[in-house]
Amino acid sequence: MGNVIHRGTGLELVQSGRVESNGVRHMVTRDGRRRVTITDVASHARVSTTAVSKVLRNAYGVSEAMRVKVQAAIDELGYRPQAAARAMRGRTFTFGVVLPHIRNPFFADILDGFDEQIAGAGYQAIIVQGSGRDAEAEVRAIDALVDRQVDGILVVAAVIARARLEEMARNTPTVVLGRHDRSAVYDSVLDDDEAGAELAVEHLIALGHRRIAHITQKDVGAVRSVTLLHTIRARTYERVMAEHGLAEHIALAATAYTEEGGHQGTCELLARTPRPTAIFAGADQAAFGALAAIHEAGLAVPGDVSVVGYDNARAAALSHISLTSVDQDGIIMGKTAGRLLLERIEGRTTAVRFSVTPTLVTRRSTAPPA
Amino acid sequence: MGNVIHRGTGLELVQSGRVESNGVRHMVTRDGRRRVTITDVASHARVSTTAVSKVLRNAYGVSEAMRVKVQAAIDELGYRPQAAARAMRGRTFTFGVVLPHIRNPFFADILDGFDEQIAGAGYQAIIVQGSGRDAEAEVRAIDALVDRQVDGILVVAAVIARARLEEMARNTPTVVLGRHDRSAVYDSVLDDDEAGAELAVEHLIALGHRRIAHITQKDVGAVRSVTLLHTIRARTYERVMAEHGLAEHIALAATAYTEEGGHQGTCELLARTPRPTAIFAGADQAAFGALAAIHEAGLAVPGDVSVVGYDNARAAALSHISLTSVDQDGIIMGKTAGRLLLERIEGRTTAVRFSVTPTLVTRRSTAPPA
DNA sequence: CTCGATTTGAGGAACGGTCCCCAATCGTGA
DNA sequence: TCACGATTGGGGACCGTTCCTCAAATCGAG
Repeated sequence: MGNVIHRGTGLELVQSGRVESNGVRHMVTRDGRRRVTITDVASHARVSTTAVSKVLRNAYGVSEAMRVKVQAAIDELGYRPQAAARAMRGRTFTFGVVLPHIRNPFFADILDGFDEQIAGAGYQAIIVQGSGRDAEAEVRAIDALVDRQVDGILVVAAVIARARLEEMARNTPTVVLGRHDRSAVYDSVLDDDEAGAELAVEHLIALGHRRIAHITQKDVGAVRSVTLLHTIRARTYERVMAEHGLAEHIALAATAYTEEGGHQGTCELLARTPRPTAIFAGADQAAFGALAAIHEAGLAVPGDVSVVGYDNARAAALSHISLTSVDQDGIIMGKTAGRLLLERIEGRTTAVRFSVTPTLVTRRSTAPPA
Repeated sequence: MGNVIHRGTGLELVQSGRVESNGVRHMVTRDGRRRVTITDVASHARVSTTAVSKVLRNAYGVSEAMRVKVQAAIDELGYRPQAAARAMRGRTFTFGVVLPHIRNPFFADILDGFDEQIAGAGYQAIIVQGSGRDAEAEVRAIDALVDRQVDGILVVAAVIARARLEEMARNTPTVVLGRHDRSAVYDSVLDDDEAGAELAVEHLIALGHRRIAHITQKDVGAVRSVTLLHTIRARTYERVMAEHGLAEHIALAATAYTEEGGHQGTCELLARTPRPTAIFAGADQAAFGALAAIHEAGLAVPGDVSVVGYDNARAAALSHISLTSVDQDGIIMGKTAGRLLLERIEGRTTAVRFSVTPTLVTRRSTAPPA
């Protein structure tokens, strides 16, 4: 009778995070416990993995008794399905959101609506930053989501070429938010920027302003910018001015929809002679920068210069700022985007276009010119 | 001789997004093209999948000639590895970031630093929202990341119990940002909130203020809140006040680090008699709300009430706001968090604690009391 | 009580990577 | 010339799911 010498514990932690034992390798948590898998649940409940899988997806062909038994095993073991393994075969129950950056509070509204809508259907949103308004970074962000097999993608304020969006949309359900091009393959959610810009400019004209300037965003990338929202707002500004015989007073500063951009653009505009009596900023962030620049120039709002923003961010309502702004309902836009993705997954193949109508919220940053 | 009837095209799109043909199923893009896999690259380059995999991970044991040949095939076919398949065996090259919400611009700084640091190492950050300061939502967000097998997790301003964080950290490299508890299993990145709060309160006292109030955040969840940053700031405020013999003037409003919270808290504080001559808000967002409330009450800043914030958000620097604020370097904090995660992956097992020292930026929202 | 239709559960083959082995080749020194 | 170590490339098992296929069990009608 030979002696059997036990070497090691039979359960050794190796560097790669796997346990080696009798030549069998398993994914383990780093503190040595194996992660609970569907097989564990199956054997614990004395059923097949198929049955467990069916219960998980509440698929057809499982009796109530089976459902209860399996659910008990799941709860007892604290089992959670691994998204990666699911992705290999089917859905990930994940939607991806591409934001240019997370600094704009308006995106937070969109996201809140989106989250609320999809959570009910068991989906999780993951966000990736497109790092500013750089087209290349946006492509990288989208690729990252495609690589992770998300079931749908929401792209906010995309700057990349439409062809690229369509290519993606042919493979993954896609909603594009805040772009005005019409596509047959992806869904669109947008604000009627033309109506919004009209509200802003008409409001200023009605107050008696004639020298009304506009702060817009500089174009980047090769996309036909006429489909981008900032271009629509700028074009509409020019059109409304012209319609009122104010074409000669059109004054544009192309910077960025940020505090810095608004500040810089306003400095440029105020340096002109005669200087404008009103500024329509394409976004609240830019309007805040404008307020600062006007203040720095020793001028008063609305006494010397009236200011209108766009987005109606929460800060616009604060009484020491009190910015007149165009309100678009970000929550609804986000909710709708979520609903459209869910519909696509349910099988819809025709493209849908959803537009919200903006309203003007007048506050103390606008008044008749002196 | 029987007739053979061909049914269908031999390449039929079925509902689940797979192609059925001779009993073989493949993942296909929805427009009918099969997604390029490592096998395609291998056969195109006339090598094994092993070789391709090695090139992808630039692993040991591949000649320069092989590398060039495989890389050419990869480029030619436009191959991209599927994260899900990698996750089944190895790394996902993905880090997860849990944010309470994306509305706070300070988080954007953290994220920018983090992204910059990890992008160089080939990692991608995905963000999930913890939906406000609700502990349950935070748990869901973390679970979502664990289910997706991220290689590391950055949790910002977590409110859940430390035990839960440690459980997660034992399985996935974890960095906790903005919490003051010491852990042996996860790394910490934080601002010296005690020093920061001291700077703020000492500044107001040095100006001659005695009735200094503080706006803090209401506690949620079961976590021992003494480790949370808002508690540290509040406790430090009380300590510094007491040290200067001003204990009787301690006045706290516990609302939230948001515009609404700051507004509401300030209304409460201003209603007291005698009313405070200075307010130290635990965050800039709250300070902005405070400025609005003071304005609404018909009072002037800093004439009647001085205000200090925390975070030094960009908006604080705008000259019409000009908020004195405590600056903490979010970019550095984010960068460091990224570095720490990468180090963990490289094998570090000892816990690290990294603290940035805040500075005070004085602006026109603070002045000696009238 | 028989027979066919309908449920229910199980077996097992993928999915697309990674990585443990091992085989083949090559270079070098004795 | 031969032995041997180092280098390079390939075979194939495996990760945790999903879902196709099929057998067994159950049921209802006649």
